[in-house]
Order: sequence, then C-alpha cells, then structure tokens
Amino acid sequence: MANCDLCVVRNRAICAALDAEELEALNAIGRTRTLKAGESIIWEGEDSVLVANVIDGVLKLSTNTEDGREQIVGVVYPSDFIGRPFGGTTEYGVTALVDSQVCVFSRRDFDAFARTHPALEHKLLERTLGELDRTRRWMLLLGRKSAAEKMTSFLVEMVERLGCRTDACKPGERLLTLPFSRQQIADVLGLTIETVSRQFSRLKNEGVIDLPSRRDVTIVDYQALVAEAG
Amino acid sequence: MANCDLCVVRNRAICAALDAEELEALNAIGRTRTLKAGESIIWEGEDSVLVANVIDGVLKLSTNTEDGREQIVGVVYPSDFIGRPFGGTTEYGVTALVDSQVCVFSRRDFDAFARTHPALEHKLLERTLGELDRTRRWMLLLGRKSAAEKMTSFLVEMVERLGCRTDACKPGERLLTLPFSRQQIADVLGLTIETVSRQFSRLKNEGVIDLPSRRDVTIVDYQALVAEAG
DNA sequence: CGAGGTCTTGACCCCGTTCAAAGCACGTGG
DNA sequence: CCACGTGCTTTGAACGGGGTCAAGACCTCG
Repeated sequence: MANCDLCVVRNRAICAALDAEELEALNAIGRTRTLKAGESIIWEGEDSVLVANVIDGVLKLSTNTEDGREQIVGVVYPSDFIGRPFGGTTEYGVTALVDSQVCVFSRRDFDAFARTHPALEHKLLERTLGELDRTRRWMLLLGRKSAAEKMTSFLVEMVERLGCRTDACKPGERLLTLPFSRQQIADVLGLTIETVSRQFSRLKNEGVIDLPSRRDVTIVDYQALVAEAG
Repeated sequence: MANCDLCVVRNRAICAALDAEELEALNAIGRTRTLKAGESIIWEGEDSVLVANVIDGVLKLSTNTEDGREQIVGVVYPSDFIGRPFGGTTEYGVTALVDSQVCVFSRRDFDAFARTHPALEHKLLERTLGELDRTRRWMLLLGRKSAAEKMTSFLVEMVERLGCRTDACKPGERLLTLPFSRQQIADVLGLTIETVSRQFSRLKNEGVIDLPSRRDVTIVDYQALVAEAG
C-alpha cells in the first residue's frame, strides 16, 4: 500500500488538492506499480479500466495505423496523470520508456472518488487543459515544420522538460540523457529513423551538439538550437 | 441579454449541468455575440480574457509560425466550448469560418462561477478530455498519413460532424457543404492548397465524389472513402 | 463586362523516404 | 580474452510524393 506522505510527487500531482483525510481515502483505493522499460500498462482500443499518477520515470502515449505506422501523441513525466476517466475506451497505448513507477487506480473507483471531490476534479481539469494546449502546439510541428525544425524543437523541448546536468561539461554546455531511442524520436516527430539520424549527424558536424553515446546529447550551442527551431 | 431557456444548445453545452436558478446566475454574466465569417474573437498569444460557448456556426482554432505558416489545431461546432479558463495566455486564435453566434463570458467571471459550481466544472472536464482524445487522434493523421489518406480522413470526419443531406441526391449519395476554403483544408491537414486541389480532382475522376460547386461535395462512394482513409 | 479572388492544372524540383549495407555497442559462450 | 551474434545506429545511393512556381480557368460581385 502506498504511503502518500512519502510520495515525491505529493505536492505536484493532482493529489495536492486533497487534505490529509481525503488523501488517506484515495490512498485506500490506489496502489503503486513498477514498470520495466518497454512495458505497457494501457493498450490502445481497450476499455478504460485504470488511471494512474506517474511517480517516477517517463512514459509514451501512442497510436498506430492498421498497417503498423506509429505516432507518439504524448510523453508523460513524474506528477502527470494518465488514463481516461469518465467512460469510453482509451484511444492510445501507454508504455514505459524507462523503468518507471506509477500510482494506479481502478477507473471506476477513481471516477467515484473524483465526482465527490471537486477540488481533485479541478486540479485534473487544469492539468487536462494544459495538456491540450501542449498537444495543439505539437500539431504545428507535425503539420508545418521541416525535419530540421522538428529535430531542434524536439531537443529544445527535451532541455526544458528533463533539465540538464551542467557539471561534467565545459562551461556553457549541458548534458542531456534522452529517454528515447532513435525510432521513438522518429515516432514523436513524424519522421523516419534515418532522417532523425541524419539530423543528429548534421547538428554534430555543425558543432551545435555533441553525441558522447547513443542516449546522450551534449548541447554545445543552445541559442543556435532555439534559433533553428522556428 | 441571453435567454437560456430558448437557447438551442441548452441541453448539449456545459450549461446542461445547471438547474434553473444556477442558469440564471450564469446568464447574468454572459452575453451573446454574433460573428461574421472571417472574424476573430480570440488572438494567439494574448492573455486569456474571455471564454464562450458556441451557439451556432463553425470556428477554427489556429496557430502560426513566425514566418506565417498556419496550422489549424481544432474546429468547433455548436455546443462546444472555446477559450482557456484558469489563467495563462491563449495559445491559438479563434476565428469564425462561417457566420456564427457565441455566448461569451469574461474569463474572470467564468472562472469564479465555475469554481463554485462543481457540476459545471465536471461537464467542462468531460468535454476537455474528449477534445484531447480527438486532438491526439488527429496527430496520427498529421504525422503519419499520406496526402490521399489525409484527404479521405478529412471527408469522412466532415460527414460525421456535419451530417449530410440525402434529399436532392441520387439514392446512396450524400451532399456535404464544407465550411472550409481549399486553403483552410490545407491548413487542417498540413498540406498545400495545390495538393488538396489535386486530391479533390483525383477523387472526382475516380468517381468517389462529385464537386457541384466550390464548397459542395457529393459523396458518391462513402465506403471507398472510408477504405482509403486508413 | 471587367477586376480580383479562389481554385485548378501543369512542369519541375527538392526534401524526406526507401532500400541496402556497413559500423558500432553490448552480451554470451567458448 | 576474444569470437560471434544481435539489435541499434549511421551512412550512402536512388527514388518519388508532395512542394514550389507559374499560368490559366472559374466565380462572384461591383
């Protein structure tokens, strides 16, 4: 059984709307679950049976066409909410990109709890409105940006979302450890893996980034990145 | 001053959550407004100062890159909600595609009213969750579909959203009056106006649709459309 | 009837995909 | 410790879908 007092996202997740007593009631219907990288907890097209808060890790939301093309439609981080409350089927799968930890609720239980706790619903509404804004901004990238703009926009977003280590770097540089494979980056940006790889190579040749290992990126010239993101 | 009792979207908009007394209170802070085709009520990047319910018409939500490329990120119909409650700036402009009528509230007034009426917030939450699902599905189209698939998906969506007249048609055919110009269709699909035009011509030549006038489309073979939408 | 905007069509080209092969990191077993 | 296999990534070469540029057709309204 989860102990919310010790929860690292206690004050950032939607649970922040609740007082100690309410939190205990929510705690009673939830349980924490660990996911290995690559493991899914929700599948596209299924009935929505569970919802969850992300405690730690990074997860992708993705849809596929019948013939197997994939599009990643969202990426969630600690304190984010996942799943589809209030009926209907889940329109996209949810899969851990790295080892993750989530706080899971049965959708039925959560729905009932939420309907009787307006402050929680309010937090969820604010979060959903924010997610909708973010998603719509991403549509501009998918519909109208070139491969170069997509790549640089992606790296800028990663810097903002993940934060960076500046230690172990030359002054002005930042180190980024991506939670994505090349294929997953392609699925986020609506490109092929080859185009993603070529863009990485180009940025490296131009001295804007460096690539110490497969998952690591050193940001050498952040301004150039922002300028090219459009 | 609006009279909610006569409102045609009374039972479908978020207002459906309210009883007669509450409705009167909401009525007191709202007013109806008429928009001509092409007129905007919200501009991208501005502070969010107003929200509204759509009573009649069709409106687009759109963002632009600095160099003028446009992407339409949403289309709203009667009973839909527009604007960004609970702080922040509006991330996209809202513009009428055809002559429209909306029920406008100051964002401050609406926020305060919503926070004290959980049933209204709940309706808004359900609506926002639905809109987020719809938006994410559209991302698959933008990121992964070909021009032909985009075009046919668009026409299928239009049939579902607008309904069709089957009178004044041969048996099995349906007539569709689009609220979009060719350029706007291109901005929805992430294509150029020329590609949209070519796809229309192709579908006409293949006998799948007919084009009696600029804004009208006759759906001759709906199954073929669905099959090609992917 | 003419002017201006929207839409269609054609010709060409380029960006990103496709197809193919080679390089690289990492784990496993000899 | 090295040989080998496997999966991911990079790179190259060729192709083609959709963009770009330009001209012409079609509406609509003064």
